[in-house]
Order: sequence, then C-alpha cells, then structure tokens
Amino acid sequence: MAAPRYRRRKEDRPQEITEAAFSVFAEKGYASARLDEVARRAGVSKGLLYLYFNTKEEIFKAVIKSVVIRRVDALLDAVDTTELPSEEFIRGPLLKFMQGVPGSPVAIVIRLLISEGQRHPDLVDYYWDNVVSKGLAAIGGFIERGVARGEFRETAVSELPQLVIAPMMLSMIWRILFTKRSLDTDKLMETQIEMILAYIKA
Amino acid sequence: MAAPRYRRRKEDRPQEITEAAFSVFAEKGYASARLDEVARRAGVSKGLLYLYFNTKEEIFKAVIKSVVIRRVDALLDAVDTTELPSEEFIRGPLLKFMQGVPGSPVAIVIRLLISEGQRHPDLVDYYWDNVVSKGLAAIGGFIERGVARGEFRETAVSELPQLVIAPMMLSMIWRILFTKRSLDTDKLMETQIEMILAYIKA
Amino acid sequence: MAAPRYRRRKEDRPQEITEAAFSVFAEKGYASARLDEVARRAGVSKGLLYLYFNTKEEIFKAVIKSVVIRRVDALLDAVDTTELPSEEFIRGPLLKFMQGVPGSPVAIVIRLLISEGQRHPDLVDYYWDNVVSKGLAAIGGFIERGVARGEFRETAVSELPQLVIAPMMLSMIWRILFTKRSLDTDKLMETQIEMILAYIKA
Amino acid sequence: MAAPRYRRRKEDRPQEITEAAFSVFAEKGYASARLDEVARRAGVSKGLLYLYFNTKEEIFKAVIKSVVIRRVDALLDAVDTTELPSEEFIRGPLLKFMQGVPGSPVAIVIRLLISEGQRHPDLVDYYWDNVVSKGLAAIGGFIERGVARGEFRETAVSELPQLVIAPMMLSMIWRILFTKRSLDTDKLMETQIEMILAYIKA
DNA sequence: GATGAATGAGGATTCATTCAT
DNA sequence: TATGAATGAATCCTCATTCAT
Repeated sequence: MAAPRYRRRKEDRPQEITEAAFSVFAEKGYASARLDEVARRAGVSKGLLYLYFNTKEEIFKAVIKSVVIRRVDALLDAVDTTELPSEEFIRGPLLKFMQGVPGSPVAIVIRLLISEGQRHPDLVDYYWDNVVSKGLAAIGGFIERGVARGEFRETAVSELPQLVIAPMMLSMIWRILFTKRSLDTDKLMETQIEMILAYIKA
Repeated sequence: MAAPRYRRRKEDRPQEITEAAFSVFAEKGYASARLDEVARRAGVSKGLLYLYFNTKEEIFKAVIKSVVIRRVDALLDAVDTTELPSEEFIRGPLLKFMQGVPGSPVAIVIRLLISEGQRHPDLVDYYWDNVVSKGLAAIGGFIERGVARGEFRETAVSELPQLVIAPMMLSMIWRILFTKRSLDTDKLMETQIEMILAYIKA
Repeated sequence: MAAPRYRRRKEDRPQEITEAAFSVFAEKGYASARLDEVARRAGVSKGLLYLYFNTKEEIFKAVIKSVVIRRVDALLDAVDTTELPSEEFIRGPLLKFMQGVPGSPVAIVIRLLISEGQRHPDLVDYYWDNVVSKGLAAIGGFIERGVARGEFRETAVSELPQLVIAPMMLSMIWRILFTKRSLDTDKLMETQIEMILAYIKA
Repeated sequence: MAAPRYRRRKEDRPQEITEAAFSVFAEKGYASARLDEVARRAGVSKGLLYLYFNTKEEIFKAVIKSVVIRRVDALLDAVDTTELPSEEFIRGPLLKFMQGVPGSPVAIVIRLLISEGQRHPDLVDYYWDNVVSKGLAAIGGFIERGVARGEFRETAVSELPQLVIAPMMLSMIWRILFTKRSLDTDKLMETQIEMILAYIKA
C-alpha cells in the first residue's frame, strides 16, 4: 500500500539513461560497453532501454548529443557580446574556457568520437556543426575583429584558429592517455596564448 | 595458376599477419576488428594466427609495437648529431619530421591507443617509453641546448616541449575525425614553429 | 498448437537444465558433451544456459551436486535410529540400499568423477564430504556398535568398512563397462554381506 | 657431418609413441589429451604420429592394448601350473598379484576405459576378452578346483569370482579419486581373502 | 621416413535485441 | 509503461588432421 518514496517521472527517463550510458561509455568505450550495465546504472530494466531507444547506436548518439548541446554557446555568446579588448578577452575568458575543457565531459566525447567516429560519420558531422566549426569560427572571427580594429596584425593565425586550440587538444589526449605523467595543462595553454598574442600583436 | 595452398613462410608470417591486422584495426578499431578478416587479408587461415600469437590482444600489441619500433630513432639521432644551429634545425628537419607524422601509420596507432589505452596500460607505457618521452626529451633538450648556446632565451617553452608538437597532435586528430574538412596541417605546424622561434629567440 | 516460444519459468529452469545436462554428461562424458545438446534437451536456447550458469564447468558441478544431495541421508538416519539388531539391519536395510545404488544416477556420477575428478578436486572433496566419508563412517560406526554390544567380535572389518561396499563399487563399474555381460550384482552384494557377517559374528 | 649420437630405430617408434601417449592420457584423460603433447613427449613431430596411426582414437586403442598385453598371462600360467594347495596359492601369489594392480598401469587403463568405454565398445571387448574374462575364469576355475579337491565347500563364491577382486577394484578407484585419504589397500585385499577362505573352507 | 606449417570445422561464450507477462 | 527471461547470431579460440618440403 505504501506509495513509492518517489516515482520517477517518465519525462526524465531518457536523460537518466543517457547519463548512465555516458558513464559506461566513458569507462569502457562504445564497443565494450554493455547495455546491461547501462540499465543497471540507470536503475531500470534492460527492456526499458528499448522503449526509448531503438538500438545501442541510438543510445550512443543521444549520449554524444546530450553532452554537446549547449556547450559552446556560452563562449559564443561571450565572443559576440564582450566589451573587452581582444587581447584581454583572449587572455581572460577564452583561456579560462579552454582550460576547463580537458577535465570536462567534452574530453570523453572527443575520445569516443576518435574511437568510433569512422563508423558514425553523422555524429562527427553533428559535432563539427555544433561545436568545432562554431568554436573555430568564433575564435577566427574574434581574431579578425582584432585585426580590423588594429589590435592585431595580419598573420597566418587568422586563418588557422586551430593554433589557439591545439594545446587544449593535446591536453585532452594527454589526460586520456598519460594520466600518470604530470603535465601542467593550464600553463601549456597559457603559454600558447602568450606566444600567439606576442606573435599577432600589432 | 591456383595459388599454392601452403606457403610455409615461417619468417614472413608474423609480419604478414601484423600488416593485415594493422589494416583491419585501422578500419574497425580493436573491438570491432574480426580475426577472420585479419586472416583473410593476410591470406592465411584463422588457425594460423594462433600459431604466431596467442590471443587477439597479443596481435594488437604486436601491431602497435611493429609500428612504433624505429620510429623516433632517426629524429633522435639527428638531434644528437646535427651541426645545424638550433633555429635551422627546428625549421628544417624537425618540422619536416613532424609534418610527416599525421599521414603516417603513427596516427593510426595514436587512434588505437586513445580508444584502447585504458584497457592496455602496458601498451601506453610502451608507447610512452619508446616514443613520447624520448621525443619530448629530445625536443626539450634541444631547446635547452639552444638556451645554453645563447641562441634562445629562457622561457616556459623549455619545460613544455609539448607546445612544439601540439599542432602535430591536433593535425592527427583532425585527419582522423574531419577528413572532409580541409586543413593545411603543414602550414599549421610551420606557423607554430614560427611563433615559437619568434617567442624564444634571444 | 505451437509451443510457446517463451516460457518464463525462472524457478524451474536450473533443474530443467541440470537434468538435461545430466543426461548428456551421462552419455558423452564431460569433455565430449556439447552445450548445444544440453540446451536442446532442456528445450531452451544455448544462451539461456548462461543466464543460470556461468560456465560449462559450473553446470557440471551443479549436475554432480544435484545428484548427490540427500542421497545418503536416508541411510544415515536409518543407521542412527534403527531398533534392529546389527545383523538384521545389515542384512536388511543396508543391503537393500547398496543393491539399489548401481542402477541409480549415483553410478553415473561415479563415472563422471572417475573421469574428471583429477581436474575438479573440489567436486571430489564435495563428494567425499557428503557421501563417502559419511557413508563409511556410518557403516564403520554401526559395526563398532555391534562389537560394543557383543554381537560382533573385533576384526579388521571395523577399520575397513570399505569391505562392505567393495562389491557395490565393483557392481557399478561392471554395469558401466560390461553391460553386455550378465552379473548378478544383488547376489554379489548379498554374498559379501554373508561372508562378512560369518566372519565377524561373535 | 657428425653422425647423430644414436639414431632411433624406426621399429621402436610405435612403442615410443604409445608410451608418451599413455603418460598424456593418464594425466589428462582421452578427450583432454593433446596430440601436440604426445608428440613432444615422444620426441617426434606431430606429423609423424600419423605415419604410424591414422587417428587419435587409434593411438588410444594402441595405448590400451599395449598395457593390457602380457598382463594376466603370468598369473594365468601360475594358476595352471602351481603345485601349491589352493589356500596357499590364494593367500600367496594371487593376493600378491592383486595387491600390485592398483599401483600399476592397469589402474590407469581402467580409468580410461571407465571414461571412454561407452564410445569404444571394441576396446572394452578387447579388455574383457584378454583380461577380465580370463582373470575371472582363472580365479573361478581355481576355486572350483579346490572344491573338487575337497579343500573348499560349495558356495556362491565359485560362481562369483568377482568377490575376490572387488576390493582390488575399490582400491583402484580409491587411489584414482581419493589420493589424499589414506587407505591400507593391501590390508583390505588381505582381509577379503581371509574372509573368503574362512567362508569357503571345507 | 620426418617435419612442422597450415588448415578449418567445431565449440564455449557473449550480448544486442525481442517479447510474453 | 515496465520487466527480465529468453533468443541466437556472432566471435574467439582449439586442435585433430593434412601436406608441401
């Protein structure tokens, strides 16, 4: 007769599942992840997974997308609306943002995409469209704005915003692979910013 | 005309198998690679694989090691024996070497390690010992030598040789994930070298 | 008319599987038994076996134990509680019990243990603890009680209850190996009892 | 140029192989025995086995037969030619013979037959014809001779020579299964002989 | 005769997916 | 909705047997 202590809302189910799935994929990778384990961590039965998702792959895609969503938007907004001079913005909010990435779920997603991307080109496209191209465009655009404003000179960096994020990328890989070996990733990114600014400042 | 059913090439077999396995792992990743497929590509029977390797994992390790072996040695020798001034060496042979990496099998190995590294820590150690630590030590040592010679000033770069290879790393990931999207990886690395040299030159 | 594809009989499954497995092991022995065959005889899929047992070996152990369980208990109780004079008990209930053994599943278990015992010492221990040591202790104790009561004289038989069961053992082996050759196993055991009683009677 | 230290005679090969095979079968049983292992212990190549035997089963049969051959003959001769009174013969040579059996290769053969007999009825027949029926006939005949001579009275033992060997049988099984648990098998057989003689003596 | 590399059918085990309840 | 028992295709690995040398 006792009512369940609380009844989970069915609206929350997909998210509960993707969260559980994320943690399993993070630990095992896509191929070695077991849906049994996902169900257990989500506190639901295996069958229920199939009520919300049709296949393991679909769960995987939902996981990737759920992490990606709303991730860069904050940065993009900041880029668009900042009042700071370019150099300060780069040294401040942009660097901070980048420094936060390697420890965030995004690093996991990157790993999953590197592992599985070949077999899920649509996911890669999705990630490209929603994260990479936007992020790079924002950084590139920001630099070009600095050039237009006379803060920066024209250099190859304008067309290669990847230079800005390269140490962030390396930091993510480093953390994934070489956890045991210490690396001051914050300083790595900071120094890159220093170099870039020294290089492009008018 | 029929190919002989038996070839009896004990010496060549391991390498034939490793090469076939490399191509399968490259396409599918470790978990999704089928030993059937490896055997077919190697032109041998499934059972033969087990004459030379005990498990799939052992084949995997042999693949990784076969690619890694003798990979950095050429660079390391060059670093030790070069007569060039530091700057020229960095701009010349070092840059060339790095530019060659993203298109080489090493990029595949990196992908496999990123995917499977967590479950094969000994492989990661092996890669670290034989490639990463040596390579970074060489670059770091080279920069310090430049400092000692008065060619370079003291900067954070001496302790962060990762800055030199960060664009190489990004280029590898880029090629793996975003094949469709063009990126002038050579220029990326070249520009990084420019920036670094500009930054550290005395 | 079609049998339902799913039966959902969680409670019955282990026993159904064990019974099917017993029949296959009985026919083929452990090593040559195919789990395919076990599944077919149990009327379930191969995969289901692994829902209840983790390995073939585990099924094997379950089979052995299921036969052994509650096997000697009836005899042991009778030994403890009988009101009969020793001689009558031996000639009556004990002989009857032994005569029933060679045709019972216990004979199959003995065969499996002889075949596989070396590789399953824990099973042998289990069988020893639950059947052999108890049974021999009961018989030995019973004889000693007869000695204490003055019914029997002191002989080597008290310390060698194996003498009582030796013909039972031989009968089991005989039935396993020489099915074609007739042997009056009942009379064999009866005569042994006669001899023993004649030998030990006070 | 050096001649091999000694060249094994091809005539010895089959026996070398069956000896190696015997040791492997003894350790592993038929199904788990690997021909690789047999070849290694015989010091020959795997292929050579097939020069002398067509299948694993054929090797198995050769092993069984090689152990059986000439095994009972000594006893049978003794039975036929002994000058000893029946009782002395039974207490002496016959008991000695039986006591030696559980530690001899015959015990191994028995185990192999118990395990594999169902699938090799011809082997069982062979064993029956050459060992069991002869042995039992000899013992039975010997007892009957004693009866004819007035040494023994007529009892069921005459028709059940299995009674004589039952403790030997049990001893073999005991050693196979319960190595850890001590049992004075010699005394077991001796006591049985005592009982039988007491029972049948005129 | 002798070798041992090579074969390939066969078996235990896994796990995404289904479906009766 | 929700469950979890049940399915079976797929995969790694083994090993008796073959055959070029």
